[in-house]
Amino acid sequence: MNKKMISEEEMQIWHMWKSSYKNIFGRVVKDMFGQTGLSEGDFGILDRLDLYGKGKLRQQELVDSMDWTKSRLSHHLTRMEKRGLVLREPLKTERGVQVIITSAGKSTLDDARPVVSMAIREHFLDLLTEQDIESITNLAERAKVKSSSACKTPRS
Amino acid sequence: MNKKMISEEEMQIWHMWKSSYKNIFGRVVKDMFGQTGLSEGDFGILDRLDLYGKGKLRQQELVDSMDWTKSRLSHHLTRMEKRGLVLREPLKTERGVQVIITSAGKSTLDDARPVVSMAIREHFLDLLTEQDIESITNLAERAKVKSSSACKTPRS
DNA sequence: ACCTTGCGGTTGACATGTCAACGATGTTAT
DNA sequence: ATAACATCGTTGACATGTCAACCGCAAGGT
Repeated sequence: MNKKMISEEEMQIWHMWKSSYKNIFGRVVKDMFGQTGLSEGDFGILDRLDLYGKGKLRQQELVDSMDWTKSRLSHHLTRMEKRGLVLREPLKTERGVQVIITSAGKSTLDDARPVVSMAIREHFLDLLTEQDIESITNLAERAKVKSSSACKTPRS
Repeated sequence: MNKKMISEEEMQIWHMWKSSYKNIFGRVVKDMFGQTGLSEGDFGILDRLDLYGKGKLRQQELVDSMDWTKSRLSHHLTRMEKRGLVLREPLKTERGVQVIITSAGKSTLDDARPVVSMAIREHFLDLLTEQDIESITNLAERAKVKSSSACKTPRS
């Protein structure tokens, strides 16, 4: 265990990393919202409905794939329903709720795809070297949720 | 101009990058909030008051250094004032407002520093290779706000 | 049958952020 | 002086997130 406070240089790495993310992510989101009116959450939901479910998914499936809480999703769907992007109907065969993309939602999504694509290329991919991509891939692996390690360790 | 949609692999890079950030950043914030009750914004404000201003700064200076809107800062300070972390008083010599850290705020900050330090080391720095640090540094440079380029380009 | 438990989803209260409008106070031009 | 404008900050309305409590319904155990 290293209990020393981190150095000024190490703190700088942290700040650089945070601000890179905020700058780049902010630009992508701004382009998307500005040109289509969709937030990142909106897009994520519509995208999954369209690709994984051919237009419809159970609410729980969305919760799992988005890694959101059910509460957050429920609130968000209520707002999206009000805007006419999706609708909800109870499942007949089992308990649960189907979320269905509306035609308005589908056409907004189709408009958004190229916008998102361009934004990610322009604000993110175009900035990356091969080495950066390697680093991103490796870090993502190391930063993954580690469900096992805590359990493997015997409770001392 | 590359107008092609981005590939599946490129989209994966984007998703990996986003989830790394969210995982790591979420862990750091959770540690800090759990052990000290401070949010990232709280810490940023108290840190600047303490380091840059020896306990006090003008609100506008905070706006500039945090890169927040004045509205966001105003709302946030109102909440922090209610919690007894800071207080505000109008400047006498010129217009504007002084934000002053309270003793409660200062001691909470002092408690938080080692917690933040440890969390950044454990959840972030310990995951990085030398190459990652290089990539982070380079990307941060490329992702910086580019105020000049738009002005240098003659309006077509 | 009855009770408990767990799952799927909703709700309300509250924290956090954004945006546009406002107000008060300085600066500048005429 | 006064009109126009910029600066500094507040406010209210609303979007987004989090948390804990709740409700309806299923599945099991007794």
